Amino acid sequence: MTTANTWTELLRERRLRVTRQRLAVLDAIAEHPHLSAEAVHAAVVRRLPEITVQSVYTVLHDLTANQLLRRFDPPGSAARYEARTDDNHHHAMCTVCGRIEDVDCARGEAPCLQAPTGLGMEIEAADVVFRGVCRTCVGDRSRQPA
Amino acid sequence: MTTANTWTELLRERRLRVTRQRLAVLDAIAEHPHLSAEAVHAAVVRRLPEITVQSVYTVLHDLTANQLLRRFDPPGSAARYEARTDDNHHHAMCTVCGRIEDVDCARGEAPCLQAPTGLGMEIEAADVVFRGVCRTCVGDRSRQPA
DNA sequence: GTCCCTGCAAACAATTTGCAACCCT
DNA sequence: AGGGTTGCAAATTGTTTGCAGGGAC
Repeated sequence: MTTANTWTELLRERRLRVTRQRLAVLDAIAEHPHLSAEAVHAAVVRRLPEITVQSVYTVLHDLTANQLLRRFDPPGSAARYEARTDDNHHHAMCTVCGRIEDVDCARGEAPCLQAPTGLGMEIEAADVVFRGVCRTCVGDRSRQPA
Repeated sequence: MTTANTWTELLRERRLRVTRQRLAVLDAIAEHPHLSAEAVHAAVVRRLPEITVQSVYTVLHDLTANQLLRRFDPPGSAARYEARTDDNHHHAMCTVCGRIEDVDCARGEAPCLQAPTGLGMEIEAADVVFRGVCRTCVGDRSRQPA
């Protein structure tokens, strides 16, 4: 795993201990972005059979709080996690099968939208979720979210 | 309640029966937008002491499915409901106190952002949530979500 | 009178919390 | 050795589901 060294460095930078569990979670999410907590656990138990779902939740929480992961909440389903924390990209979700794709921000700044003014609120960021139907699901609306 | 007649008409248009519970839920949300299901129940029990939280959930689900209400999921907290279904406005959320404000869409169309192309997905709409800190919470970060 | 809707209870899913044992440093 | 982390269990929150009685039409 060529990314292991990078994860180790990043963990050390944040004064976090380098554990097998954290490395496995980071590897799984780097390989398959947009995994839910359950899906992360399913991907990780193959290497660490003793890891529990609760530990995955703890790891995800700690790594998110330390900016190594980014969490986002698709409408109506469980939270997803990804390793791209450096940019301000957004997401597109297929309302039929639940698949999620990254959408690069056209303007490249955060927030990439015109930050609304006169709100009585200082805006720090904007989360954007596009909803639609992906090509595989067009013409086959009987599918269930995967 | 001057809106009662309007609600009655809208319910009849959708072939939905006009019940005290539905009118009370609609009134509560029209008066206080962005209520959660629990908050709707708390607001409604004052007039209908016998209503249960589960009935509120059912009413919210049915009215949302029939376009009388709009549901949206703020990141990390319970679903909220509002009566503005006619336009494509967005939301701004204070990350300190949890308060939510409407943000009118600058372009007035849905989706108001440049719909991304070449995605392998046909985009139908865009949900935008701005995150920030409202004026009352600036300088008092110790507050908890209300 | 018919059938949709409500009330009630139970189940369910996603996530958080408390504590002792463990292992990274 | 010491304290941050994990494993395990239980509790919590938000929401959905199944069914019998009741109210809208």
